[in-house]
Amino acid sequence: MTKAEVKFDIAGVERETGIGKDALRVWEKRYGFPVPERDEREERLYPQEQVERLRLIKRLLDSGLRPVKVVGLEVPELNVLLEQLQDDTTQHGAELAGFVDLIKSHQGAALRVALSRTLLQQGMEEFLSKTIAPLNRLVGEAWMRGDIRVFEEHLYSEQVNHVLRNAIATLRHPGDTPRILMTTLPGEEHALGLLMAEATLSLCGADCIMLGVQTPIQEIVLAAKAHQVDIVVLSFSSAIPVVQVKSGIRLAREALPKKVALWAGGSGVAKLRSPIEGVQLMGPLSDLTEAVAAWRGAQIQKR
Amino acid sequence: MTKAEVKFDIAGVERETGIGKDALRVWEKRYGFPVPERDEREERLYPQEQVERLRLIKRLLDSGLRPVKVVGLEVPELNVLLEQLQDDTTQHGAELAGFVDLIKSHQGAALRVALSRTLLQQGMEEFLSKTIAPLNRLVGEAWMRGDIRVFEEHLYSEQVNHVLRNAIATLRHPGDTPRILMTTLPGEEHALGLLMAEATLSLCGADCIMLGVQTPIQEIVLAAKAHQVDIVVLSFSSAIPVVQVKSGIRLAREALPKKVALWAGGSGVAKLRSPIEGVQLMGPLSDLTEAVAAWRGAQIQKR
DNA sequence: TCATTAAATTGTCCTAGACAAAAGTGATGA
DNA sequence: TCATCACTTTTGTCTAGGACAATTTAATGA
Repeated sequence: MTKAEVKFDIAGVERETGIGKDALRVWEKRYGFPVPERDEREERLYPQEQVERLRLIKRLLDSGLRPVKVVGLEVPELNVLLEQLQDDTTQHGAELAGFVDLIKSHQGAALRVALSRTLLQQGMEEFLSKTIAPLNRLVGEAWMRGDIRVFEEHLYSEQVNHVLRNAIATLRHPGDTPRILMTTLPGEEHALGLLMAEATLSLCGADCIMLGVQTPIQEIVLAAKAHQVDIVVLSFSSAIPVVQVKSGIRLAREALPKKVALWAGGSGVAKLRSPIEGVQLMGPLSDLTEAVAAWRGAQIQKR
Repeated sequence: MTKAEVKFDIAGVERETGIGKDALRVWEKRYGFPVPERDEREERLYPQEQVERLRLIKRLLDSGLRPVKVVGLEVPELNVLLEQLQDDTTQHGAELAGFVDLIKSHQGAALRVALSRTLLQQGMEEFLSKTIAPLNRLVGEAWMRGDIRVFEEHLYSEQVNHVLRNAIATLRHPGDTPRILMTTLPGEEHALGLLMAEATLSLCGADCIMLGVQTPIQEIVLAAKAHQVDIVVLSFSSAIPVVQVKSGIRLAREALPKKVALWAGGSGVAKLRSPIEGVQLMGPLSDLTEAVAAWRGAQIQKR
């Protein structure tokens, strides 16, 4: 019984690893890896182990290393580099470590219960800034190192998702001001940052209209008009390339009417060097609270 | 004040419309549309109205028309074709029409309340089959026609998501059998079908482990092992190309150990002609209930 | 009318080359 | 020693034009 090797075509590798087809082809020429097999049509066929190796490479690239130093390294060498990322994250609050343990032992239900309890203990604001935000970073870094697997990270976001949605449901303010439209641009599929922002804004008494992820720009414009929102909030995770963040924000700003404010937040905007005309860039979640206060102040002035 | 036109590069158009870069370039040559401007580097720059026109074209293609008949048509002609899709969907239960009205008038909160009430009236099983499933189809078709905008569809799925998650939380069966891992493959980002499946399976007393969307195949294998699941359930929406569904299911089946069952469901698998060795293809949600019963029967046999 | 075969359609893959943005390097001066 | 500026390298993504299998449509014959 010959076990048929699992092989991916170039499109499959792009989906599985997040590395573009063009990059895969040009790496092959420049660094000599990956070197896929070819089918009878001379098309690339990547065996499983090369895909796995590409995933390790992707992690190192995402954590700041340059392709010339990592593409082409063998798996053991890659693992050495990955372990070097271990250092700074080890010490942290004991509570956070507890959550991480739950994630690694795959106790989804227990994790959810623990998160809910912490939320009630700390209150939403502290919960987001002292627990969820650092935990996200912790999980993200552990994932980079390969310490937490993708499926474990998926399980984690499911639970956070659940706890946050539940809480948000109890503090909605329909009809209140400001009216805020919340979504991400096409290409950005991480919903967690958006959810955290919604929780913060709902806490301030804002009326949040959540559109979910990946709304085309033109649709954002239409939705902003239909719901007569005062503000559009876009969330960017650090997974998305900086150039995409910049051009995306610019396009959105140009497409939206001037009277609608545009706020951009998330770890993806932290990487932006220069400010963008007519767009408010948010750092930590507390910026949102301040921005709402400022917006309300400006409204009173206008009258 | 010259209003700077919003222009997209080819990657931006791919993200916004879902049409691949290769297709965009080859359409330009074959059908004479789109004909983007060029920047100083001779790179394509698509003005807003061409992107909008491409979105209309994409809708028609998704509903079965062929490129030679629609790419290259002007907006008015496209709209004529879109209106021809109107016919069959108009008559439907009055309750469903009520939901659609709520969507179109952007009353998210009211929609959620109405859905929750219907869920309590009908019970989960009937709610899913008689309300949510047809409503999904109705919304999908209306979206195809341009009758419901993308942002309205996003708002709708947010509300359904919310109602279903809420309900599922109350009927979890941790520790029960069978243990089922639920996710979608990379490329499939629609979570609604997955959520409906989770609701159905939880109702049967199965222990569902929800991984969210887009889990790489290797990660699915690891998660299946870590959680010692009996079954892996993959969901495919109709938005995903058939070839991707087929190769995805095949790869997953080959990568998973034989003792783990693989079930594939959703409107995406309905388009598959031939069965796939070792994989159970699901039609309506009720198939899941039956499959669980069959699985339990087989377990008893084994002892 | 239905099945079978030939022709047209269509998305995705291929190679090979080019270039701007970003990152690294080194020299200069405070 | 450290910051600043100019120069070089790196790197992802774009370009063009060609090819082909898979699917659909059209044409043929029973």
